[in-house]
This record gives sequence, C-alpha cells and structure tokens, in this order.
Amino acid sequence: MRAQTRRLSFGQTELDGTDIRILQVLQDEGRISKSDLAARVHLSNSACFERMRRLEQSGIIRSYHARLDLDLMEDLQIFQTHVVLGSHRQEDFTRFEAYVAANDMIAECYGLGGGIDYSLTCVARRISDYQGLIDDLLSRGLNVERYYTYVVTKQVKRREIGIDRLLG
Amino acid sequence: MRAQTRRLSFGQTELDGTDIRILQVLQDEGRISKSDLAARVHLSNSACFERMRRLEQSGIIRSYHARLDLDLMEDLQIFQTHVVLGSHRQEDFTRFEAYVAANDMIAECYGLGGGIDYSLTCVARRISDYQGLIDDLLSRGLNVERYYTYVVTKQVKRREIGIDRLLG
DNA sequence: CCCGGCACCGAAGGAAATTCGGCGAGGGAC
DNA sequence: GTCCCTCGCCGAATTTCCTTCGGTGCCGGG
Repeated sequence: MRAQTRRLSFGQTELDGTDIRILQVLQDEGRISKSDLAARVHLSNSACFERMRRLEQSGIIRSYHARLDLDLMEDLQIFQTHVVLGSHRQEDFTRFEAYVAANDMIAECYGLGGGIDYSLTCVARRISDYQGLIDDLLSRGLNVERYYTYVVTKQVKRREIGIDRLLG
Repeated sequence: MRAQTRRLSFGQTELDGTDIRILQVLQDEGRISKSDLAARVHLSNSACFERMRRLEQSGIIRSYHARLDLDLMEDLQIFQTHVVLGSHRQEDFTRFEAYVAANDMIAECYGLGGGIDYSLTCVARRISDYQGLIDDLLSRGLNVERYYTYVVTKQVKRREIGIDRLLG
C-alpha cells in the first residue's frame, strides 16, 4: 500500500503522498510524538519512523524550532530594511551575504529581483541598536547604495514556507 | 540555586536566566529531548519539565515547527509584495489582515510604518498562481492603492526572531 | 514462474517522559 | 532570632514512547 497519487522529486529524493503528509504535520506541529505522527498518517510506528529519518537525513527537513510569542516580548523592536547595492558583481553579493550571515541582529534575509536587492528583518532592543547596525553596515565598504528602513508595527502572520502549496 | 543574574518579564510571566536558556535551546533545536534539554541547562528532568510546561502554557512558546529546505523544492516560487493602502482607517487594516490570515498562499505578513503598510511573503507554484493571488487581492475591495512585487531569488537567511537579542 | 528488493507490520527491549513524595533555602510574621 | 510557609528542586518509580529486529506480502525483472 505504498504510493498515493501525487509524487514530487526533491533533489535526489522522491516523495510520495505519505511523505508530504508527514512534512505537513511536522511543519505545523514540530514536536509531535512519533507515535502520534504515525497514527496521523496511518502508518505503523516503525514505517513512519523510517520515513522520518529518511526525510531528516536527506536534508529535506533541515531543522526544528520553537516559535516564541513576540507580542509578549517587551524591549524588542523589529525592523525591515530594504537594500540596494551600488553594483551587481558576483563579489558584491557574496560579501553582502557573508555580512548578513555573520550578523546576529539580522534574523531574515531574502535576495530579491526588481529594484531592491535584499530585504532584511532585523531585531534590536532599541532604535539606537538598530542604528548601530546600519552604521556598521554602511562602514564596511559593502557598496550599499541606498537603504530603506521600516519599523515593524505588527507581526500579522508567520508560517513556515513549504510544502502546502505543492498539493493544491 | 534558583535565579541567575538577568530577569525579564514577558507579559504576566517572570523569566530568569534558566528560562531564557531553555528558550534559546528550543529555538535552535525544537525537537531536542527533554532529558537532553535538562542536561543542557543543568537541571533535573522534573524541574526542567516543569519550566518547559510553564513556558508553553503561558504562551511564551507558541508552537514548534519543522523547517524544510526550500532549495530542494522545485516548483516553488516565493514573492515579496509590498502593499500601500488607500486610506488608513482602523477598518481598512482589519479587513486587510483578515484577508491575509485566510489566504494560505501568504506565509508571512508584517505590518510596517513608513511609506509601506504591509510586507507579504507569498508562496506559489507558478507566476500565474501569484498573479491570481494579486488579482484576487485587488478584486476584494480592500482598498489597496499600490503594490510592488519582488521575486525572491534566494533565501539568504532565516532564523527565529526571539530571545537572543535580549541578552546582549 | 521464481527470485530479489522494498515497504510494511508487530513485538520486545531499551530509553525517555511524567508523576510523586520529600527536602532545603529563602522570606515574612511575630 | 526563630518559626513556618512557600517555592523550586531532586530522585525514584511508573508509564509511555522510541527503536530495532525478524518476518510477511507485493511488485517487477529475469
């Protein structure tokens, strides 16, 4: 009774409907017990465990995380910063991304196409801390031509980006 | 041996250094076993378990999630959409946010201050699916005055937004 | 038709989670 | 100062869950 309808290939790995269901459940309930997961996808514990291990080892499941309630965190400011670089050589991108990777005030970074090069989500305790980040960013010779700062006034929604849309 | 140095209050709840350490670990390793977590924060299983339950029930820990490797997902386009509303009555915001909450192509949404009202992260299988989202958005009478679309070409970084910055 | 591989199942041993009784430090009342 | 109460912690016992393993059936190729 393997194989439902839909199949997808993720890099080297082939996924059937049951794998996708497992990923969906784990995306939403990252700490569900393996027995409950097995029941949820109508598999025995051992079969489900084997699939889960395969998904983790293949790298499709990268990591698990607890999500905290930001509204309860006072003393926490979030900013979005949109960055335009002055030139678009490979080296410019590499250096900027290395900076992003190393700076732990920057929680998220998307590379964009179309007028803005990067969108950053920055976390700071005070506006002055954020300004310190920007000062640092600009002083590193990273060729930032322009940047735009937006205060995040509300975190309206946050979900994992993933598998759901592949099923419709 | 309660209480380290730093203390924070999260809404109703007081957190000491050990709580914060627990949150840090769970943010990074959401599926760590409770025994391992207890060892990591130098507590007995039962004491650590009690704290963890308190953190979950108080809502500070909202949820747990598996993070998937997007680079392995072919057939998945991500877009950032910046939205400006035509007027800023309370009702306009409420209706827009209700739309965002209900639409499952929209994975993330930040409310912003400063020229742009909302920043959305949208997930689609094809550009035409994304265009369908935009068409729908515009046809709902949500008073969207202007929007800007950026293709996400690379997910440079993605971390949980949280506790780390409260410790520096 | 027969064989091999693969995914599955169920049971058993081992590991983890959860509960519970008791202990000791700290703080308030007297 | 001292008594007592509270709170957080510990360690052991029970229960629940994880993980492995041997075995079974299905399917495709030879």
